[in-house]
Amino acid sequence: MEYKKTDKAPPQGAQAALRALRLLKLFTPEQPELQLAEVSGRAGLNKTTTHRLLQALHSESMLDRNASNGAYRLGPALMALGVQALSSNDLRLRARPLLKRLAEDSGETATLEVPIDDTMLILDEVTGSHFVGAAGNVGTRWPIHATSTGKALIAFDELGVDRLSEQLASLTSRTITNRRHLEDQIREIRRRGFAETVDELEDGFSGVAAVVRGGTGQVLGALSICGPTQRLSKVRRASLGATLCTAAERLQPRY
Amino acid sequence: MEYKKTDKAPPQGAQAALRALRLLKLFTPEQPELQLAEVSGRAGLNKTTTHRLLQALHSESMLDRNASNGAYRLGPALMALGVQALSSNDLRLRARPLLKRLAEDSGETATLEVPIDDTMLILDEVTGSHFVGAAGNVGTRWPIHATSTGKALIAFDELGVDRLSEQLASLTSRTITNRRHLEDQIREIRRRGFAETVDELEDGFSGVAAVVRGGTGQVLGALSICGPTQRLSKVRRASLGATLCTAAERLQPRY
DNA sequence: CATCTGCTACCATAATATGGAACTTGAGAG
DNA sequence: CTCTCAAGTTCCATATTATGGTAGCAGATG
Repeated sequence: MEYKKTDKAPPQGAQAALRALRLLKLFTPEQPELQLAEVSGRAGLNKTTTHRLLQALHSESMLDRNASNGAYRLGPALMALGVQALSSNDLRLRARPLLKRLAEDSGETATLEVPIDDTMLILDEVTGSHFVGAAGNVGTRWPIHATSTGKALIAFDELGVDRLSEQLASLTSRTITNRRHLEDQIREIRRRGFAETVDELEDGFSGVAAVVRGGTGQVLGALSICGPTQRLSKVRRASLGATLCTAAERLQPRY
Repeated sequence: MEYKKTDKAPPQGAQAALRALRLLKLFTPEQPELQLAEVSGRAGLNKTTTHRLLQALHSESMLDRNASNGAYRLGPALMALGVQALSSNDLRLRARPLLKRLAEDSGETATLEVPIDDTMLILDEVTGSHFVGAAGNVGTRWPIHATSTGKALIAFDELGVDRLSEQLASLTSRTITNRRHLEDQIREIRRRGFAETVDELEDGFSGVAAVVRGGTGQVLGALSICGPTQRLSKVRRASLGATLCTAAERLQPRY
């Protein structure tokens, strides 16, 4: 059984545990309920093995079952852990006042995002004063290559483009799906310090982002400001980019 | 497809997976960060084994590490899964309008709770019109024996008092810590259909609850109305109890 | 500088997970 | 009403995989 490309660490001797955890990730917002056969198919595991792992997950309340058809879905234990994870995340706590400030000054929505697998997860969000704009997306995830935060991340962190999935999914006509093209952009991002997306994630939606670093300089995630493309001209994006870089630096602990 | 008495089936052949999942539950709001040694101690596992499992959890982003001291804490993957679990829970969706109604009519806070291990998890909450009252507790958990919802649950579900932990923790001077005493109350609850707590969870805080059942009659969780003891006299509790029973029944799917 | 504590790597052992085959149940068709 | 099929569950011999002792490291502490 070969492990996928090294996402983080290549752990050995925990196959069963890893498999169980990966099963959880098969439950997406698009496919919130899965039957045994579907799970086993997607995971590429034997039906028996899958069944055993699902049972374990179920017995710990990580999964729930639909009483009528026996399908599995994410369970209450995850809700509890998720909420707790959010509230015990100190980056999030420290970033909160900054996000507020950014949203207030710009009038747009400000977010804090961190990488997870090949996506960016919205850790926190403060909506701007405009009515039109992103809202209520904490916990959702977007492909790295189609977000400003994601591009900032791969431009500056150690893993770089290795974080990307094999195929770069196309979400709009302007999404970058060509690796070469993306790498050009990354060089540009490194040069000026911030990243931007224009209509690449969603039509009419743009964003600017800068990476957030930890005490030892390691990249933890990214801050962004985003809103309707109409309001985010090239000039304005540049100005917001600079603001974000300053804000992100202020977030880095100094020893 | 009937899974009877052993709600928490004892799955075999998934030891490693189970252990990994249990490790996650060691991270409580009181102890959001744990070092390897602490985890291994609390879990009663060998240090090496624990280390391997933690690595696996970390590699899947279920755990994060504090860069300065290497301590583990709940990670971003759980935030994503948690939010998703909340949004894909149909009981929660269906209960929402009812909770609103209950909160509006009573002026107090209404909650939907489900059991997990030996606690009740607040799945959803609508705060009442009064300023004083519970708020912002979705995702938190309380001991079964000290909550109205918990007592309703063990009075009506199959597992019953088996859900309780060995020792009944004392949270206030009025918390029930004597099993005999608790069983008397349970009989009373069965008789009248709803449960109540008065100053048992927190001084000056009371609640009333009724169980919610699924399509086949199995107990899924409980609805409650709670607020300051001052406002919840015995008479009022009885009236709210009846209201809750009706509301809970309306939530049960009919085939 | 010496010592300690807590984390990680190594590796032989046996306990544990694995998956094939068989059984059960429920649904749908004939 | 019976037959067939699909999906879930149980059983069990096998060897793969997890286990935990010991040892090595690195960063904190005195």
